[in-house]
Amino acid sequence: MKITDKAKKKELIQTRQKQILDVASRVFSKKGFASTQVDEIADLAGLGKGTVYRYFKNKKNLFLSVVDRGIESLKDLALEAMAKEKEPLDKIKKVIEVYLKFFEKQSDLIRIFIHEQSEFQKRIQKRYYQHYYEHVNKVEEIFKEAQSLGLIKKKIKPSLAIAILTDMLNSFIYTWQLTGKKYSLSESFTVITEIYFTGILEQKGK
Amino acid sequence: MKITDKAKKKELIQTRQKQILDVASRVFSKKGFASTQVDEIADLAGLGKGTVYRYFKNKKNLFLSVVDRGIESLKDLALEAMAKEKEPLDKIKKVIEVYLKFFEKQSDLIRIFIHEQSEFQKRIQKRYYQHYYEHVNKVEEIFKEAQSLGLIKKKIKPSLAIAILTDMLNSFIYTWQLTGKKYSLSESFTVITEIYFTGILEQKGK
Amino acid sequence: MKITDKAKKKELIQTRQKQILDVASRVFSKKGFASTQVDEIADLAGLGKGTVYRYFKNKKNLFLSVVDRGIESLKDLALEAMAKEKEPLDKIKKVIEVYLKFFEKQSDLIRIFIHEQSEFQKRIQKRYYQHYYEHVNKVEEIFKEAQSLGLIKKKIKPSLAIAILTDMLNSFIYTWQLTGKKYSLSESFTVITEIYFTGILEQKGK
Amino acid sequence: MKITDKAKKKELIQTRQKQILDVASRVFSKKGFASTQVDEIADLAGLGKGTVYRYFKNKKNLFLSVVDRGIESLKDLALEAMAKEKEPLDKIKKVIEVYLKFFEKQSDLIRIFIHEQSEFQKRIQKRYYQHYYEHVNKVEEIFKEAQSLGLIKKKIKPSLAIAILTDMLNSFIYTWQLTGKKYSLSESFTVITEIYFTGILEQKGK
DNA sequence: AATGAATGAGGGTTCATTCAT
DNA sequence: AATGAATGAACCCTCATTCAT
Repeated sequence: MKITDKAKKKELIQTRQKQILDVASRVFSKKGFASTQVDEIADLAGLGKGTVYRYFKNKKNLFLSVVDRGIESLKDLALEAMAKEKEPLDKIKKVIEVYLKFFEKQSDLIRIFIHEQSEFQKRIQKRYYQHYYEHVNKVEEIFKEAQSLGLIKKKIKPSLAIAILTDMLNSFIYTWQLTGKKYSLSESFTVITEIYFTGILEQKGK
Repeated sequence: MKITDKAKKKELIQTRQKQILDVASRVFSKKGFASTQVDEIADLAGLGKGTVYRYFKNKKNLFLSVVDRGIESLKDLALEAMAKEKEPLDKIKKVIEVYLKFFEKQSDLIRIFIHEQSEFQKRIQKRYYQHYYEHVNKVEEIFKEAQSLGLIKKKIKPSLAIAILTDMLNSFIYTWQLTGKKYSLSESFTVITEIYFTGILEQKGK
Repeated sequence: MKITDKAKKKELIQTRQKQILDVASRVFSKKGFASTQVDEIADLAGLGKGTVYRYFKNKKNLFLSVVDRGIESLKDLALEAMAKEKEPLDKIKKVIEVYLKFFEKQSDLIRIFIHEQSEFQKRIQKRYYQHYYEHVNKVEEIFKEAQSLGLIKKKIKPSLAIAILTDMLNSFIYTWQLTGKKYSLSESFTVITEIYFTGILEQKGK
Repeated sequence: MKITDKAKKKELIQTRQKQILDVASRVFSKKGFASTQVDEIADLAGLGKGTVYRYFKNKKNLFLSVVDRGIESLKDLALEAMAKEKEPLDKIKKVIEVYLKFFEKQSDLIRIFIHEQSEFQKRIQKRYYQHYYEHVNKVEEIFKEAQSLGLIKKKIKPSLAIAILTDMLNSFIYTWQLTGKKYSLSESFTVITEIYFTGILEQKGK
């Protein structure tokens, strides 16, 4: 019974945290950190202000939790996606797809990443790259494997190829967001992969 | 003598306004609207806080003046540039060049445009497009002229061509800004124009 | 059976109340009323916050209960001590001893009495004097008895003698507390009684 | 003219600080640190809340300023008093007098010193002793001089004699305060000095 | 005209108290 | 009966705006 109690408590904590983070993500995204009021988050979450402070130490902490959750979840999705595929090129395609889908769904997060240049930018970038580099190694392995299989041009350095891919995707997403999301991000998947793979793939046949 | 006095007064007003706007642009860009304190702007401008309020009704107003001045000045530069050239294609190239140079120099402004999603975004976009459309007609005229001269593919609608150009430039500048301004914007002028013109120009010769 | 149940229940209530009061006394003494958090008392008592509120209406009430318990218990000790002795002078000595021992042990209480000047001071003093006067009569009786036995100078008004004794003891205890409890309070018993009795006693012999 | 301006400004700052400190001293003394509201201090000082914060960083800071001002002013009075007298014994008497008069007038401060056991006690004591030791040396010199003149018993260590004097005065003042200020503190001067000097003076004559 | 002292509305945060489980 | 999650009143502090000098 005690076990059930503990489990229930843990569940409640997670429910509440998710409940708050979901709202916070939306509000921070819309208004930016400084213009967001904790009151509004609490109201929209259907909770008292004190409850928000029960689950998050303060406003700054809540904000960074939003950022962290986003980054963490992107990483998880990417790793999971790669694991599902066998062929290295398929893995890469899958990562691209996941990346686009993620930001299409979580466009709150892009705005947050873009917004907070000021005091948080450093912190956000640190977190972002920390996770980024954690799994960039895995992606590099995949590129190397593809090269040894003769699928990708051998003269291209994997790290550079990844940097280019990342920049491409980021630019694309930023622009998509800033120009008003006129089309579906994931629909652009085909175009992007085509362009990218044309550049890096070993010309097959003839 | 009274005239000289009035002129002097007017000059002083403009000097003060410029002085304040320059600082405000920098600070708003760095911290965003909400995190910027009027105190800091006054201090950096070497003026009393009251003086800032003498020249600008309130903080919001000052912020929008920064935005307006930016847009206005971009428009002026573009019109001026076009006037200098005779050939329509040269005019277009010049506009592109001015656009890149402007944001390279005024990178404060990009950040401001990117930042303030919140309450200002709508207002900013309105102002932006208001000015934009004012001179987009002139650009359209140039495209049409170039088409009638057989320089640009006739099947391309001028308005679409302009939209694409604008999107291209905007994406480019946003990305340049967000990825850390690793290269000179205006240096990219050649690449951009080459790509763009390749797409829209009537294939000469052969 | 019901009786046993009721008895048990009553016992539990008293156990709980004592448990809470002991902790509360310590915490209030250390931090003062305003800076004490009910949470801390509950934690240190090993109870839930709600339980504290089951036994005490609110924080203020709990605080006053601490004070009351202290005063009550001092009174009980004093009466008990007096009852044990036969001779009036021994009774007085015993009261002094009890007084010193009490505050030596309950130095929490001195701090509480000293601390709360504010809203509680009046209330504390009222309670204190209420109990004080209740048994001051008994002490007065003892003085009168000693006078009629020719032990204490007849020209001294008992009430004044008691006032002086009380002031002396209080000063002594306050100072002892405020200067850092450098010595044992009860060890000073001999000195204090010697001084006091030298002043009030009828000079025996010669 | 600029000089006058600066002087005026400095004067204003000092006026305001005194104005606030006077009220703060009263309120902190009555309610203790935690129960005091900055709002109340501002109201009683006839100022806006913001103004209080213009002159003192925060509540804690204001509180410690009250304490510091008190200690500083006591020290100044003591030094000044000593300087006025020629004879060493007169100097000592003067210090005692000043000490009693000071706390009689500033009884707010005693309460503050007595009150805040908690977080501030250490800080207060540090400040207090810091200043105390600064001028205790001067007092020691006076004792030594009196000894070399054959006025004070040579076997008494000056530092001990001072410690005893301080404890005596403090006890006296505490008790006076805590038992309700029934008499005038400075009136007790004669009694105190008599007792003290009887103990330390070389027995003159016979 | 320029200043910056004064203000108080507004927002972050704490914590006594309640109440569903 | 016991708990501690939830709440919001209350309080500290900031900063846009005003206004007397």
